[in-house]
Amino acid sequence: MKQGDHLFLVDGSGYIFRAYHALPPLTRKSDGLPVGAVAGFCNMLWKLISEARDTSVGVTPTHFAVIFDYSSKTFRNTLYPDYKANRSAPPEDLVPQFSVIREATRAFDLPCIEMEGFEADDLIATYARMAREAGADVTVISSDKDLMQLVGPKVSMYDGMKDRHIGVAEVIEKWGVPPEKMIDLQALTGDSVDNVPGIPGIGPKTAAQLITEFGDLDTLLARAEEIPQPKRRESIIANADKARLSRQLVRLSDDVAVTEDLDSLFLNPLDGPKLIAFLKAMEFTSLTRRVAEATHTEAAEIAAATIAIDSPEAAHGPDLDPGEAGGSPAADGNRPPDGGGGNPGSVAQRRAELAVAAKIDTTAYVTIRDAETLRAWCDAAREAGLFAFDTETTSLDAMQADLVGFSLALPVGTPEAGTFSIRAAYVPLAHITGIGDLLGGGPAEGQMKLDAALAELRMLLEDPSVLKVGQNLKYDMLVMGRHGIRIIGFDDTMLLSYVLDAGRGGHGMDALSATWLGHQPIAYKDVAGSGKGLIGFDQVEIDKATAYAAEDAEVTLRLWHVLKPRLVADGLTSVYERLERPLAAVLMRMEERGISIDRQILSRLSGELAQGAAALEAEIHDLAGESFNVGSPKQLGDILFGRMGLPGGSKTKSGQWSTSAQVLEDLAAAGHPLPRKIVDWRQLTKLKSTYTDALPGFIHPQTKRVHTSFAMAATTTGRLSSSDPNIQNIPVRTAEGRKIRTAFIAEPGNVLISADYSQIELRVLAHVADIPQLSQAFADGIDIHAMTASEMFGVPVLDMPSEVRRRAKAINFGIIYGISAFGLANQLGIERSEAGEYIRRYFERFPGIRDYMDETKAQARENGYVETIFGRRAHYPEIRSPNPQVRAFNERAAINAPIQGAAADIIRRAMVRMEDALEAAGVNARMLLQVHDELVFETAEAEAAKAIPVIVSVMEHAAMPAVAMRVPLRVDARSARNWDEAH
DNA sequence: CCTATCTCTTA
DNA sequence: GTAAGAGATAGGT
Repeated sequence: MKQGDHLFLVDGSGYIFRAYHALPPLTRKSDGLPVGAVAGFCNMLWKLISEARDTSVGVTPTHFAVIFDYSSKTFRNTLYPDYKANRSAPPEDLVPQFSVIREATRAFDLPCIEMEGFEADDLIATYARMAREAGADVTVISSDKDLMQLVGPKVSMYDGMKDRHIGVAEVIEKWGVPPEKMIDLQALTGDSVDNVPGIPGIGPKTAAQLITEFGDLDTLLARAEEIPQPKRRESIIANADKARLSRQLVRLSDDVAVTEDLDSLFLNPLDGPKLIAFLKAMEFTSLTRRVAEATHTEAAEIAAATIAIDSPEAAHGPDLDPGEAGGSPAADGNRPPDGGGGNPGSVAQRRAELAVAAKIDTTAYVTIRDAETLRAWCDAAREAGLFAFDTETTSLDAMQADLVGFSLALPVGTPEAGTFSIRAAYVPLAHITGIGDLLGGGPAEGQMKLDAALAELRMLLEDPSVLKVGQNLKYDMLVMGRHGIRIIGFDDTMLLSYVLDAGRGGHGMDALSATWLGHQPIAYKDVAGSGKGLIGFDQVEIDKATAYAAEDAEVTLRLWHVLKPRLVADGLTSVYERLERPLAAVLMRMEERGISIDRQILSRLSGELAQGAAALEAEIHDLAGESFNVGSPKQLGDILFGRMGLPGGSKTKSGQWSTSAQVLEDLAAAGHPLPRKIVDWRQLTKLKSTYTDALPGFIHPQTKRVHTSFAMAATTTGRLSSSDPNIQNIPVRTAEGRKIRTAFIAEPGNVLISADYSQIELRVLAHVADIPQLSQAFADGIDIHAMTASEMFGVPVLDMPSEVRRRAKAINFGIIYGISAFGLANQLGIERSEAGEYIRRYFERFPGIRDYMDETKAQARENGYVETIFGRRAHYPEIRSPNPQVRAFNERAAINAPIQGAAADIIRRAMVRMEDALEAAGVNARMLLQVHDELVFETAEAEAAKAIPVIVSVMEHAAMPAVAMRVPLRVDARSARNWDEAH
């Protein structure tokens, strides 16, 4: 920086508060995120950068920085503990805007400066001095009197909201003293806002008069006796110390050891597209237009950015004390419906309150039976910008479900006007009547034509500017997808709840409604029956269906109003927007594709298994001396431990003899022939019943493929689960079991590709606990279990006995699982004392792991939750249980969750990026399955070689750029005709 | 008919 | 020692 340059220093924190109070409240239309201060801030920055010369500043900046307060605690608190003590917490709808404003600053490509222990004013003073000394001019964008002490020949201030230049003359005019006397003046007057004491009875006018008369504070205090007014004189003499302290408090530090040098504040030309992407995300339409014009950018071609409102990379929570950040930390499970970090006072919060307060009236719903009415509802939904949507079908299985009708719920009015409410309607499409009577039934009266209704609905569902709110929308996306309609632009209340409250209870609509709305919706079984009396939804009377379906939509919309503001308040927006919401559409397509299964292979296997099991059963009955149900653990226990008198190992918690594989193996090892046969019989019958016999039943009648269902909100850690059928527990460990996998095949001319992460959880552990030996071993590609064994037992890696490596491997897994001597002893079949010794030695070699475990436990205990490196939270409300067993269990789970969860986050990120990456590479490979650390694809045989490097690259780089791992991720991938050979 | 228990499969 | 889902049996409703 040199003479002639001009540095603009924006007092960001000061501006935020001023903009918040001066401007009318404004919220992002699509989700109610409060953005009033953000809007004011962006407008100010834009004005400064683009037209400063035309304002009373009169110059164009060459250098620019925005300065923020870091936290409310600074060095001034050590001088005077009560400094700023009477300052109340920022308004709750301003809180989430702090991080957005930092995002805004970055979108403008401006340096965003803050420093722990210092106020923005100190940093401004420091940079102003540095620039002054370099010969440059400085304009401080603020109207705060605390900064006026900086004003001088080279430094002035500018009040952007009033377009007013503040120089030496203006300071004298306003305060009656020149800028360099402002410190003394403030020392006398004090500041009630910042709780600076000053001298009681002395205001700005008197202070200016005194300073002018005596010259400075020290002279005044020394000659206080000369003051003629008795009251004033006594007060100054009595409070001289307070004045001196106050002077220290108001004097700005201009010698902070700042990290950014002046040259790094150089003002670069605007990055139009980057800024526009941000402004679009904020939905600031007129500023978007102005920026587009000025930067000659085609705004329509730029997608709205994903705003990381509190991304893990910047998650220290500036400006906030932890206790103020988002309501109570809520360590324990039971929260009142209005707890957990809402924003009282904001528009969003008003809506949330109203969403809870008004009673739900299921008789007020409308049944839409004609095109005109539906059109009117759809127009109203477009006008509102959001609505809740729910489909009603004939089956829980989305791939088999036929659409019967759909419901809508819309917000009406505004909370400001006190008229906010929700109206909801149901559109019956395929209800039938008269089933069971002799005429055979037919379509019910008063329903719209399916095509006409879907044409109208399509306009809404495919319009990205209208937010669709649903509960488990993946289901509705599958159903609508089968009618050729894509749902674009949505929020899912189930996923919102999952991101906010994983571990605190279920995320189904009934549970959410009970927790947040205190309302119990009509139960499905009350409209469609259950068990033998279960009827399809198409047979439900339309009036009943309307009450049920419209209520679901209304409840969903109310839940959204409660949950969405919490997302912002808790800083979980980026987890939701990057890890959850986009994955729903990806999983939908995977489920839709399904995987091909060879019936013949399974049928042949089933026959072989039946034969083998029958032969074993005969031998078992023979050895037992009587016929009994081998599959009954109770009968088996009676025979083994009662009649045959074998030594019983352990009991189950209900007091039965355990007949677990472990117990039976022990008996077999002791020389008894029967238990081994039982173990073998169990393996065969397990494979037969769970896999070879059950899987063909899942083959879809039309697609001839098997379509699993992935649950996104089932686990506490962030993993997916799979059901109907569960494809995440298809056997692989034994040769017999692996035969099941040969039945999972590619279509003719195609192959399956299996790509799996190598040791992902240990790599995550090496990263989060920062263990140098582990990281080095992974970087060098060394056998990690052998390395562990070598470190622990001093055995060379070369020619290591397999037993030694096995033990180290068990310990490595144990560590991930929150190790206990009891568990490790069980796993290895050794004494608990020996296992304890192993653990002790392990921690001695890898002390960082013990630190990680202790820190994680402490964090869980303190907050009630733990976090992955990507910001996902897992709650453990029972971590403080007085029951030591419960507590220990929760501690182990809490230790495991950041590891398992980060691995789950990584593969989620890979999945979200995968389809675009494959398409960009020009490869037609379809992602079919996810098995925690493995992805399975199907592609034309000729394309496999091209697909594999793309898949591997996406997976290996999935953590970037959010997290730069200290450890490389490795992926193995292979293609083959069936899953067994590909894996 | 529904739910709990036990066992077994996976990462 | 972590995280899941499913099948068979047994017992209560």
